[in-house]
Amino acid sequence: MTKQIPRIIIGRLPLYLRALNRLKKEGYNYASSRELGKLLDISAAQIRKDLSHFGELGKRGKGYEIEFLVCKLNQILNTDVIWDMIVIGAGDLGSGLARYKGFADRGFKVSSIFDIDPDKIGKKIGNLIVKDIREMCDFVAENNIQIAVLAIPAEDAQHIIDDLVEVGITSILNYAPIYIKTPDGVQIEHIDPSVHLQKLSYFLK
Amino acid sequence: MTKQIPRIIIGRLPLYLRALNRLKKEGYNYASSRELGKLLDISAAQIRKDLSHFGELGKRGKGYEIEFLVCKLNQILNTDVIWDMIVIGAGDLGSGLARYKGFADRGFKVSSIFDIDPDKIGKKIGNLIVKDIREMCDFVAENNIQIAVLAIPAEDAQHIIDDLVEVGITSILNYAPIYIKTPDGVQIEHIDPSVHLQKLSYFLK
DNA sequence: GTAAAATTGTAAATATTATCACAAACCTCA
DNA sequence: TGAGGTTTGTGATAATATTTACAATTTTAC
Repeated sequence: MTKQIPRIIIGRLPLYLRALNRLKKEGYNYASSRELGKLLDISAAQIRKDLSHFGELGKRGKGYEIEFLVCKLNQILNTDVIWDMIVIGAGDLGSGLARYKGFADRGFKVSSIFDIDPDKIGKKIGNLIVKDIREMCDFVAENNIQIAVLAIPAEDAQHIIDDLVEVGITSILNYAPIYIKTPDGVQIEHIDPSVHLQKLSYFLK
Repeated sequence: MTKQIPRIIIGRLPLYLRALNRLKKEGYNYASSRELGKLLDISAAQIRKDLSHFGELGKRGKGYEIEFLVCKLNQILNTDVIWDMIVIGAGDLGSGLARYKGFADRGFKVSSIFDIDPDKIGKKIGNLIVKDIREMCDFVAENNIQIAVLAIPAEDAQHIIDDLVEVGITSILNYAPIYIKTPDGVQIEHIDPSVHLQKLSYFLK
């Protein structure tokens, strides 16, 4: 690659992809940056500039061919294949994620779920059986899993991640309400609903 | 307020607050911007600059008094009170949110949950009973609810939001994988795990 | 009490991100 | 075929955000 693409741009690509897939399902074949922008509250210029980092993907006078751009964005985001993930933690959140239908057409699949609680181990969740967390590292290594989703209490998160990184995990979606240190090259995204809510409550009253 | 605080700064305050509460629980009384920064992978200067927007909150030579700063941040974020929220959608995600223990000490409380599915209405989730979505608007109006959490399919999200805004909702945490238009003054935050995962998968392979 | 060490708050400099504006290319339709 | 309307791709410009650097202040150690 000639130049590193800023992370903030990468962060918008999934939004473009999501909107394009919606338009495709509604029967559209082309989308202009203006239409797309209106749908996402993002300026048309921004969308064009973002996409221009990956080549000349549009057609002047016409817009972007949806089918083609969806393909291209999937290639860029590496979601033209299905990635196996593991979920750690079989509480409400972990179970919900394991059963979630929305991953399949976005490039992901929960291939196993682990917990430390003997009461949960062996239970069936969707079409998965909760495995003992002691099997986690072997499973990751043997199946070349690269993505882990963390749905466990904050206090356990750091040492679980340390173990996971050791055996090959390079991408983490962290639901534990805590910042986690990872070595260079390991990517992590955080989801904490309370953090989002506090961003909202700032504007209240 | 003399000047509008940028949203990006507001977005970091909950992270500071979360880290400070952790340090407090661990028995610390003071935290310097350097320590805090190390804990969050944010530069010390950035933390100082962010906080300086709200007055001189630190002590030179010593750092920030945790107790005081926690108080102050809660005031700023309006989480020195508990906000009642409603959850829309009693599927896996909605149920999980209704049972989630982590809201209480962050300033929020799920006060009711609604669904459209007759099989779910009347069911008990935690200490809540799932209500008919037709009661939603009246409930919001009568109880002056300002925050709604959306855990329903993408295709229903926009019209539910339109209804909610009509009766007084001003803050929305949206789990539906779709961008939703809201009038000025209504704040919205989006959580879509697939979007986060795609940000991660960009770096894979 | 004093000197050295630590830490804040902030002005200035730098870096990053977003918008503007328009030529070039393409489409539409008579 | 050609004129008028669209839309992209992209330099130039503007706006935002982050880092640097350091004076001012306080703490700590002796």
